[in-house]
Amino acid sequence: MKKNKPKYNTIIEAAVEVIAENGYHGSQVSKIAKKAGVADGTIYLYFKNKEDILVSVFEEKMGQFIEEIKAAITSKANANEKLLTLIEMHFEQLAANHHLAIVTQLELRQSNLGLRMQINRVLKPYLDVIDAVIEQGIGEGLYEASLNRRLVRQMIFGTLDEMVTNWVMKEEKYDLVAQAPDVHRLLIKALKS
Amino acid sequence: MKKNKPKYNTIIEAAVEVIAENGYHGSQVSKIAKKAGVADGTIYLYFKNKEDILVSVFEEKMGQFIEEIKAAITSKANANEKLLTLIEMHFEQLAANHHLAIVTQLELRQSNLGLRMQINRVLKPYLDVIDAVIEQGIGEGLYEASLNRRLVRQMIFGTLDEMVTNWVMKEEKYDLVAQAPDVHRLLIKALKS
Amino acid sequence: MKKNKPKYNTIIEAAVEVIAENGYHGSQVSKIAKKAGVADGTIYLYFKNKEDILVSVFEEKMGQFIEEIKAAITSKANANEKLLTLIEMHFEQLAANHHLAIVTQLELRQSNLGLRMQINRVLKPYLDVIDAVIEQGIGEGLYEASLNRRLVRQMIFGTLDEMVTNWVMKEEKYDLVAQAPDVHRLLIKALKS
Amino acid sequence: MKKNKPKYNTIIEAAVEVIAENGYHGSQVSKIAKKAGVADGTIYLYFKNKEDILVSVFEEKMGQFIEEIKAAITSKANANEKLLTLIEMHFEQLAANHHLAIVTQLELRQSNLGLRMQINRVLKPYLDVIDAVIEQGIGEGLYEASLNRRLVRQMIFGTLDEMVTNWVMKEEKYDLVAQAPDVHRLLIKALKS
DNA sequence: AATGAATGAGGGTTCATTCAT
DNA sequence: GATGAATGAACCCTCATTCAT
Repeated sequence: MKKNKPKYNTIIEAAVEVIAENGYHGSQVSKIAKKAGVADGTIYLYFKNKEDILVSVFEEKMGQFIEEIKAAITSKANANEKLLTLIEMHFEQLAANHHLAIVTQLELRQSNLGLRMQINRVLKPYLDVIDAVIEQGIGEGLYEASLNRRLVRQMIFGTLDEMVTNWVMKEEKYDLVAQAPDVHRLLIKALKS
Repeated sequence: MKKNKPKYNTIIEAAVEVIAENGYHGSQVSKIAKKAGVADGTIYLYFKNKEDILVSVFEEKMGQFIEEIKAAITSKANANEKLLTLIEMHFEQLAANHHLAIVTQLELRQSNLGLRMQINRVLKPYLDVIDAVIEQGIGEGLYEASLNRRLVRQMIFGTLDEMVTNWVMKEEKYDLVAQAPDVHRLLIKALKS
Repeated sequence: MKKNKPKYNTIIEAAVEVIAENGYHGSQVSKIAKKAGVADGTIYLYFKNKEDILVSVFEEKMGQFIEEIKAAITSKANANEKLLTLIEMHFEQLAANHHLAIVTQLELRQSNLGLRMQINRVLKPYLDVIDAVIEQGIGEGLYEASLNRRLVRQMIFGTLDEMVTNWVMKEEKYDLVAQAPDVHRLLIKALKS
Repeated sequence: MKKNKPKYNTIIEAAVEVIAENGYHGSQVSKIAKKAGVADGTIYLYFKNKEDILVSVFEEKMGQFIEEIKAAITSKANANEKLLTLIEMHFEQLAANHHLAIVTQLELRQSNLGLRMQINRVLKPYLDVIDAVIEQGIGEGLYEASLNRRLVRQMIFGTLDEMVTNWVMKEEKYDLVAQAPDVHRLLIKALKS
């Protein structure tokens, strides 16, 4: 709606930086406004309230995140390759964006339940992408037809998410992207028919 | 130390209930005191501050949680059976304790980084149990010797945690424990040599 | 800086009244805000914290107090006349402002050491004025050249301060200003060469 | 009354130390009890409340302080010598007892008005001693008969008190006792007939 | 007499949100 | 649209005092 207004994006970017630098609880609206170079009140012309800023941050950033992954896997031949690409892209994007990794893995999880519900809503399209890969793999005869789809999706997402969170909390001391082939091998072994 | 004082446990139990009912941010110290039937100030005879209550809740409850699992798997014959029992116990204990499930899966994650670090410390013994099972499985020739241990541990814990969290957020509408065999089958297939 | 903002002065005046009426420890920030006709939070737009209000009260009031005395003595012919005027002005200003007398002589002294240090800093210019009068008197040959300046200053200030404090604690039952000539005579007799 | 009970004095001494070390506001009843080696509740067998401890501290210590001065001046020949001794003793006693100096000059002044009134009551005998010296001096023809007694007493006490307070706040960096002859000379010059 | 666990009232400060300009 | 001064609700913790033992 207001998303082509330039200040909307300015505020979103400011929010990511402020949250990454100050943590969830250290991110006052006034700090975000200052970083964005607008008055406190201006924030409320573009966002309903503080929670709306945070949801929007997640929407925008996860939207791009998911789009990148979607785009990257379309060209891949089969489910296995798609899954590898998905894993690589998942790791690469977060490894490439330190602020975003901190915000999505640590800071935004400190939010209340209402916000968490909305975050889950934003995450839904990503889970759908995973579901589609699984379904395709089964269709291709690569994965067992009897797989419990939800369970598999939770395993894949749960594993990747746990890996990234551990990596962020270990202060990104090791190479996350390098682990993509290993985890890919482990996962497709679990799935293969 | 203070742990055999009856009020210590009274307050811990009250805290679990209050947090489950009111959420992390809605749990004022005075509310916990009231539920525990003590004066506000009494809380501070047993806990350093509010955060200390929360860490202690997690320590006590996760301590029991882990002990139960440890005890249950010692009698099991091999790594596969131990893993199944671990999964079952993990699900059963949280399914049996609605309040605890909400507190551990949702509310305590809303805490700040300092508290999260302490929570990780408490979780460490559980991760050690998982590691031991993996190592035993490799020793028994059940699992590939070449497995990246950390990665496997993250897959197992990440999967279980994601499953429980989803189940709690779906308001525990389906049978979590019934999924133990499925997820066990999936995981050992990934690990088997 | 913020001193020409009207609310700054409104709060200062409210603080003097509230402290005089309720005592130092009975002067909650909310009480000062109410008397000033502003919200509690507004106080913190103009003052760093509660102590800052108190220091500022003293700064503003003592600043005026000292300026009045300075202005009054410039026109006086010699050190003796200056000293008389200083004593008269000291007494007159406090006698004329019941609230201020209570606040400076009784309430602000109940503050902690940090605040007391800052109060001393504010008082410094007054002590400098006294020093200048002494020095001038010596220059004019009125006072002994061998006087220990610090000691004389402490005698003058200590005497006046003790007199005012006694008068305030005796509920201002007698005429303070009327004692100026007597104390002046006593002091210059001690100093005269 | 309870003053010959050994714990009474133990608590008084503990209170002086605790106040000197921790400041007025850092001196909790429990801290005094701990230093005295008694239980918190025991304090209330000997003192009505916290204020009563502080008043008693002042009573006991000032009582001794005044007795020492009284004893020392009886043997002196005339008012001038008595005044010198009084000044010397005043300075010596506080210089010799670092804790007491801090407590009487700085910490106890941070108390509320009620306590300050009681402190004044305790101080009364000292002021009476000063009055007696003045009166004797006038009787001996040393001091002017026309002196305003209260004013002179306020000058003497105000000067000494201001000197000691300044010296304590300057962290006792210089020799207070050495100034006794100077201040004595200044004061008797003001008084002499 | 002595203990010390328990009590519970009280207040400075933050910060999301509003609204007059 | 943009501003930013003003608002005021909300809460953790301390500590003097009590009283059952």
